[in-house]
Amino acid sequence: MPELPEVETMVRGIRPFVEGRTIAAVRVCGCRCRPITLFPGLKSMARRSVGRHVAAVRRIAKRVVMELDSGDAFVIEPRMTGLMLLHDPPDPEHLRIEWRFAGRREFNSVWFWDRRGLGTVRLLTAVEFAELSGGGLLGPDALTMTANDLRERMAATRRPVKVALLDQRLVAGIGNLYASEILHVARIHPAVPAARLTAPQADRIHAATRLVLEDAIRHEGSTLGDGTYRNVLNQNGGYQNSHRVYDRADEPCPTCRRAKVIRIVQAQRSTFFCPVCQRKRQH
DNA sequence: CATATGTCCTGAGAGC
DNA sequence: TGCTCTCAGGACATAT
Repeated sequence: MPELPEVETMVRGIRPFVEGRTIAAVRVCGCRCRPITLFPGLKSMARRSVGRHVAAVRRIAKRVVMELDSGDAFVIEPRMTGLMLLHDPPDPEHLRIEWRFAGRREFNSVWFWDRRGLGTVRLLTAVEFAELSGGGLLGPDALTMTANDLRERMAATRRPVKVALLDQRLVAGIGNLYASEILHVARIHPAVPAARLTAPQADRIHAATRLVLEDAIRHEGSTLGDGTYRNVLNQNGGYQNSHRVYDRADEPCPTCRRAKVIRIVQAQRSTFFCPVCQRKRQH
């Protein structure tokens, strides 16, 4: 499930082969699948982008953005199972969109591949794009937010801190996997109401967020048991081997080695934590 | 307004 | 063996 580290890995992976290139074609590919959500339709997408240069490739929260010299921007949301690929898809039938570039280099296309098809590809105008990135729909980026950002955001909701960390309007980029990892490093119980966090506790979450996300980026993200996430060369990420608690119910806590990691459900999502290291009341 | 739940989708695994 | 059922969760829509 692509969260900030996986999407950052996609961006860094395609950037050297996409930035500065001229778009020669955009087409729908794959076969038996229901078409994924495209906005606007493929025709106007192609009309507005073919012949344009890709001015920049960057990440906004959990989205990949390819900005064109016209000011329009492709915004790709991988959601659960989407990937950006330079070649060699996990399977050919779930390829969804291909961007082909003019000229001949090592890679001349980039693909969006998506097994479940929940992802979206949109071509936004400069105005629409500005609304997305600065319209209050997304909180500060989890990788660059300040400690004060996080304290203020957490103070604004009574929801459990784990659930609050998943709200992209509060903090952008954290998903279900990294929320558990971050809270374990920060030694915070996931059910604590966010507004009840003390300032030092919120600061621990801030520091843990940076630590965990940067480490996960270094390892090129997490490839879970279902093998869905792959980097742009269709290789596994490596951070799953460093997971402390996620999907490790009944295994010993890597910190205290005494308690077993337990799994609870919050807002219909799995949360993993150590009941000893992440006690609600600390002494 | 804040919070909670339902929906989309496919493949893996369980159970009979 | 082969069927049906449940589960996984990011973001958005709808309900309370």
